[in-house]
Amino acid sequence: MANINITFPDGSVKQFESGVTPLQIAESLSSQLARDILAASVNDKEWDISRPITEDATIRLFKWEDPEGKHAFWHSSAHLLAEALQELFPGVKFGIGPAIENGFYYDIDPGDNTITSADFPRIEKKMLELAQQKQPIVRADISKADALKLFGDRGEQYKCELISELEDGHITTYTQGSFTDLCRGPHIATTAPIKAVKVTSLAGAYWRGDEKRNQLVRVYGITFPKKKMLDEYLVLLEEAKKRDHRKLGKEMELFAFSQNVGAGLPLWLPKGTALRDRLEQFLRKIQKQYGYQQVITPHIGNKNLYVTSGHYAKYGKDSFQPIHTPEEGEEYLLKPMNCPHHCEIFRALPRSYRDLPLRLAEFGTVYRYEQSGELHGLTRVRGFTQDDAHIYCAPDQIKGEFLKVMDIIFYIFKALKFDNFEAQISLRDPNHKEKYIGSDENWHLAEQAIIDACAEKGLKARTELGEAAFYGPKLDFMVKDALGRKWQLGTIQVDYNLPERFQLEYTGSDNQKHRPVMIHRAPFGSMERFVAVLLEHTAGRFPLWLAPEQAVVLPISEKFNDYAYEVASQLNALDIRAHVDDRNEKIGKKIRDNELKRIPYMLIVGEKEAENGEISVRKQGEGDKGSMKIATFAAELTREVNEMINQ
RNA sequence: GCCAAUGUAGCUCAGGGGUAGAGCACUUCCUUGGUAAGGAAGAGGUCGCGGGUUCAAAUCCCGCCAUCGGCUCCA
Repeated sequence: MANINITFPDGSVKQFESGVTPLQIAESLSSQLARDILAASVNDKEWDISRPITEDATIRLFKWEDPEGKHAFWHSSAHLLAEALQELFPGVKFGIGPAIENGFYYDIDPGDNTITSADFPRIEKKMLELAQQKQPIVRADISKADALKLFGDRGEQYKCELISELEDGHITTYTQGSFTDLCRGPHIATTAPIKAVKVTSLAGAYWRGDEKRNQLVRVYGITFPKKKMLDEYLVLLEEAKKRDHRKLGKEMELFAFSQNVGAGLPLWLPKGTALRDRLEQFLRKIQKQYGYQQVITPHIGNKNLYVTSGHYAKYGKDSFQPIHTPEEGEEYLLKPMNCPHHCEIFRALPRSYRDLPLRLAEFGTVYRYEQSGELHGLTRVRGFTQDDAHIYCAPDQIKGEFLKVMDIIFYIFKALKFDNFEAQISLRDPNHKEKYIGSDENWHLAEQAIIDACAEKGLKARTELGEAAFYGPKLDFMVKDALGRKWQLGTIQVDYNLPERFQLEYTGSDNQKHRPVMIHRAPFGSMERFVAVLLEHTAGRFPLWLAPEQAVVLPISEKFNDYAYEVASQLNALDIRAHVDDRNEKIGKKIRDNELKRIPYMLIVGEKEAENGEISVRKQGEGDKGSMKIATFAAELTREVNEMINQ
């Protein structure tokens, strides 16, 4: 048999007999690798590890640690789930069943069956039982006619629909045990590595995401090659639940919702408001340094404003409906965004190139009618405040402005310890330029400005074509929180559309009229979302400079309450947020309660401290730090705060 | 908006066709204590809202609202 050359990622080349599989190649390298390998790529094409290779190829082998490995593992698990469902619920019809970021799902039409979360344990049991049969997962090429016949005979209408859209000669199926699925692959070699199974949830999903079509049941699950990994995953889920900002917000008395006020309309409680104020002050200060000017605009605007901006045509029907006045025919809308108002501020005065860049900032509260099913805590609401600003500048100033906004964003991430973040540059789809507004030249200029700005900052940004808004390219920041979950925070967008629609002009040095470019930017996104992310990231343990209460004074007994109040008032006079826990409880109880309330410093005062004008300092989560003078502690705390926000 | 689940005290939750339960929190009293839960007593609920079935509904049925998990959407 002929030999073929296999090239490995390190560049080394080995000869194998034609028809060798990635699994056999792995076996030739090490038996450990052969056990761990889950998927492969051959000449950059996804490849089953049991699929023969018949020509010279560059190969990569993927293990669980590789995204490609997990993907194949979970994709095969989706098939396993389908096989289990087929056995437990005869008559179910299958839609699609892909791997997702954390696990996989399968969309099924349950037919006459009803599946509820009570069925999860037996589905899991069946999946494990099938996995332990170590069934090989076998790939087969099949003609379109045969595929239609195969799935048609079983009444698999959804599969047939998919097949009918596929090109003949490129159709494959995968079979394990009694289950055969239309599938592109790749898959793991057998079901054997699937050692731990969890069916996680059940949801409705439309066939092909189209609400006019059948609603299927989507069964979500996750699997692991080791039982221990599942346990760790479940612990992580528990941890995430504990950090849920909705729970923490309630516990820490930051915000609340009321049915009487309305769904998705947060009420900021005093402690939450104070927190938000501190965040606003923090941003205001840095923005002032960067030449922003604060403005204030009304919460409503004449409907015509949004007709001009184009938002009414696009979102009017799905928005809060117009407010009618006693005056006939007069209509106002709740402000869904600040930009049109800021454009009117630009227009309020004649503008010269000397005024540019003009940076208008507003903590602007906007209202959007989000669908009821979409509301979620503080991250998706119907009324929220953007840390908004619009920069009006000349096209050749875009890059400089991007660099400045990036500075602000990095400063914020650093002060709040978001060390782990990613950036995405969204450009237009070069093949469908007609979908975008603005000249070729301007787009090119703006896109290049963003790319250059990122390069200059040494920011490794992912570039996505076709992800730009119709009005301009953008740069988004994603932070990863303490549990590794991604959140989108911070966005910078170029806009050619609104300056056009509002006929914005400035006089250039050539004494001609020119159209400015507009940049939208919001480092936090919105105050609501940012507080939510901050809560989940810190599990409620805010950085000292933000904490609603920085210190609590704990008198050992009621005899020292007076001294405790004296300590608190001295600290308050130095702008330190401190109060007294004067409850008639033992010190151990007070410490426990205040630890659980995540107050950064506990100041214990009794006879010794009262005599010496001292306090006994205990740091949350760290324990006793010894006693010191009140002034010493205050200076230390103030220094700690300044270090964080002044860096 | 759609599908599924849930809604009982401030919080976490049990119960369930015959006058409502626990723990924590809260109030009062005893205790006055030195680094993660001292003791006792008390108060607190139209069981999400509206309708229906029933001698009787928190419990069963229907509708609505909200929350939660998804889907769709996200200026």
